[in-house]
This record gives sequence, structure tokens and C-alpha cells, in this order.
Amino acid sequence: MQHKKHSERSFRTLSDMAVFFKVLADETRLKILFSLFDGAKCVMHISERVEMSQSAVSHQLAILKRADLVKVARNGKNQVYSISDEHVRLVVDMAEIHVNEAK
Amino acid sequence: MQHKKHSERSFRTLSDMAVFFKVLADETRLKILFSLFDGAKCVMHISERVEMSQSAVSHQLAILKRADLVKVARNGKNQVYSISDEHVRLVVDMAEIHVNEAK
DNA sequence: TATTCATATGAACAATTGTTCATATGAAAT
DNA sequence: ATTTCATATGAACAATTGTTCATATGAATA
Repeated sequence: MQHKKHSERSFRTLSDMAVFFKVLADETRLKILFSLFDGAKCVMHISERVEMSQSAVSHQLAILKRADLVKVARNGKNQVYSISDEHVRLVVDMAEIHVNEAK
Repeated sequence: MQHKKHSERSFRTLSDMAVFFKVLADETRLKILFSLFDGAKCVMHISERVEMSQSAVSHQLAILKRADLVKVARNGKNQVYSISDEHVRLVVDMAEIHVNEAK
């Protein structure tokens, strides 16, 4: 990829990138994402899996959804959350590789 | 890449990943990184380039260095900072692509 | 339609973070 | 050795963030 000069890069992009990383910069949200990598789940199941309260998980899911990292679909009484696209996996995988390389 | 189950993933890794993303989750630090993508620079030059005080930049450089995203070398009176490895570029590039795709 | 149950949301609080200002440090040049 | 100059650092402050608790919402089922 060709690198742009700073001057060519919009403030919008810079700010969007910061927001994007901010969403990933939380252990709870990463746990939620990992649990969804194993398959779509309703809030209750996620909350059991990551061992956090329903409320905390719901708050964090709202943040993940606002950032388009997850999507929702209703199934009966449940809201079923899933990873919104494969891009998310890529970035998270790459970060995992990075921190493991750093030993 | 093969995905691990949550149970196989150490808390250490999860926490390290959150820390890693946290470092990238700041507009000032991203600006600094972009300015270093164009080449190594001393603190003053970075501070002019990103239009922030020397102190603020120095504080943020310390964070980037602690996280091994940048490295330092002395050149006369100057501390010359540079990107520590190509991995950093990859992750930042990928995020940039992601936010631009998201429109 | 009334009830139930999963999920969402608001307020409050503690914890964390980024900037500024003032000043310390310490290598280089005189 | 002393001075200079680039950089680092500590304290303080405002702003942001994540959790809990209590409660609202609203689709599904009886």
C-alpha cells in the first residue's frame, strides 16, 4: 500500500480510526467479540460466556453495534448478535499475533 | 488462521490486546505515527508537524515507546524517534482501510 | 389483551486518560 | 566546568469511560 502524506489525510479519517481502535480497546468488548467468533449468540449466552452482568454486556454490545462491529437479528424472544463482517476478525487476529510476537 | 476457543485464550493475551488497541486509540498518537511513517524525526519536528506542544508530544511518545510502537536513537542533541517495526504500519493501514470502507 | 421475559437504557460513581504548566534532567557545545 | 538547549516528567485538572443498580421497553406468548 502506498502511504499518504499527513496533509493528504483527512481529519475525519484520523478521528474515525481513533474511534475504531477505541472500540477495540476494552477487554470486555474483546471477550464479547471472541465469543461471537465461535458463532452468533443472544445476550444472555454472551453474558454467561464472558461472565459479566446482562446490563454491562448490553451496554457494550450497543457500542459494538454503533461501530458496526456486530449486527443483530431477532430470533423469537432473543436478540442474536453476530460479527458484522470478516474484517473484524482480521484486525483482531493481527493484533493477537502482534502481542504474542512481542512475547 | 485457525480460531481458538475462548477458554484456550489466556487472560494475558486478552489484556495485552486491549492495551495494544488502547495505545492506538488516540488521535494525537495516530498523528505522531503517521508523521513517523514519512521518516524518523526528533521531538521538535514531530511537535511542529502534529501542531501540539512539546510536552504533550513527549508524553505521548513515552506511551508509544513503552508499547514498542516506536524506538529512539540519539543524534547530537536530538532524540530521533522512528517506527519500531513494519507491523505497526500494517495494523494502522488495515484500520484506515476499514474506516474508509465503512464510508 | 395481559403477562412474561429478554434486552435496553438512564443516572451515578469510580477509575482512567490527555493536556497544560512548571520544572527537572542530562548530553552537547562552549 | 559551565551553559545551553532538547527532551522528560510530575502535579493538577477536565473529560471520558465502564460498571452497577434500578427500571423502562417491547416483542412474543398465553
